[in-house]
Amino acid sequence: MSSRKTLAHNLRVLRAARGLSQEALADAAKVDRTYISALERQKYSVTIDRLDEIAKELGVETYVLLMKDLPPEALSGDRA
Amino acid sequence: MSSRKTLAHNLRVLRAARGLSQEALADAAKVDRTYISALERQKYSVTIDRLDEIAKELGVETYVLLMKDLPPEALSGDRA
DNA sequence: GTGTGACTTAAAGTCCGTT
DNA sequence: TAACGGACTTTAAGTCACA
Repeated sequence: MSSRKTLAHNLRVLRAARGLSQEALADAAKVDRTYISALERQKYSVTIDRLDEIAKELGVETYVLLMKDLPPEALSGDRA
Repeated sequence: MSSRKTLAHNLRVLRAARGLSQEALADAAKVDRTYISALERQKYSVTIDRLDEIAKELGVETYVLLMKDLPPEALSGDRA
């Protein structure tokens, strides 16, 4: 399982869990709307600097975005 | 704490735990010898494709490289 | 609200060296 | 063995128009 694929999946799941559109997340993370779309389609290999920004907006630690099995507290949105 | 900094630290710790030089790890992960050095000095924002390759050679899951507190089994080299 | 192609420019990543 | 620089190539970053 590549990290591109894991990330794509987790972005979709976490975004849905928070009721955010690609556009809403993009705005919050200060990136283009089509960029989030590209990541969810595994278009390229994101850098950890971008991951940090996106993770922050989703309220999770950066490494969580690369976990195959998301911890329940990530889904619920708890930042503990 | 940025992921660059966390990664730099973890690379040094895991490399030492396995007795690998920067060059040996670079060769195994099929990246340039100067690149591992650069990552440990936080010069670049690594992409997740490279992280996957490096993690594989260190015997850990990719996300572990971005954890502030490495799990003990990562240090011991267990791939469980 | 999302997928996609075309495009430009910033940065990742390589390869040569020296200290 | 590792830090570091310079020149180079490849790819991510970022934006747009349109479906």
